[in-house]
Amino acid sequence: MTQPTICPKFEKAISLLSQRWMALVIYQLLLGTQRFSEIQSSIGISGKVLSDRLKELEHLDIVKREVIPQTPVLIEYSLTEKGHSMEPILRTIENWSQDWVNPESKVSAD
Amino acid sequence: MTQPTICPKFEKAISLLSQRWMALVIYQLLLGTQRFSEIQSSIGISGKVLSDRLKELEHLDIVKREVIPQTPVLIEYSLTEKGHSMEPILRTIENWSQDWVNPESKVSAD
DNA sequence: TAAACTTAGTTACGTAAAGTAATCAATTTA
DNA sequence: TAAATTGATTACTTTACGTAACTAAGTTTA
Repeated sequence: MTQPTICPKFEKAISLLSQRWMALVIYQLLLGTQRFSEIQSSIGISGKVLSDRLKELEHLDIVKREVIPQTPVLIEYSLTEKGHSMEPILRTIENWSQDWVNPESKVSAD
Repeated sequence: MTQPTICPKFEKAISLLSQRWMALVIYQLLLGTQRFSEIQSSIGISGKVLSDRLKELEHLDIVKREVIPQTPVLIEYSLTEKGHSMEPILRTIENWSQDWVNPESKVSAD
């Protein structure tokens, strides 16, 4: 028994990044400030889930939400300092994928 | 429109790591060869999902499965070269989590 | 011989998360 | 007044996950 007990901070980071679309939303915002519909069309996420994810990212101080009172109202999303601090994670995954991922075969087992 | 189109290899890596428990299973195997029940108790995953994840990881050549014909039969799981090549990803997440994650607050929004 | 134990894995069933599409609210334009 | 636009929500369906009981094969115990 005596399982090594995984670090709670690490476990929390993993549970964040394991949520579907989470990493892609952050990755997309690394390109700069974007609006709701831009993120939506660039990664193909549904409005419902994007709304959920952005709320959680805002809550975690990873994403900043700014209302631009124009015609019609615009809402701009951008990364906070904490959000930008995640760039190495995304880059490491990006680099690994270039070396090791075969885009042909399926991810799921047959 | 003309969305930037995310790299398929990157997208596939993300969809792999976005599956629940996937990263933790690999992280656990970075410690060395382990048996089914060891992985299960160390990260608290159900037998059903662990079975699914190990099958997929084996299919993707990230995990190697070895049958030890003993009494009762033992099955050892270990990382392949491709599996070990993912270590930097896990370490980067680990490092980030130490600097930025507050283990007190919830991951999900209230 | 038969019951009980061990390890790896599966099956059935219930719950939770995600996808789809229609709709809403606010504002401007035709 | 009606249409269009942007961000967001609601109702409903589908998929993923969790729980717990169970199977299979061999071994020890009674």
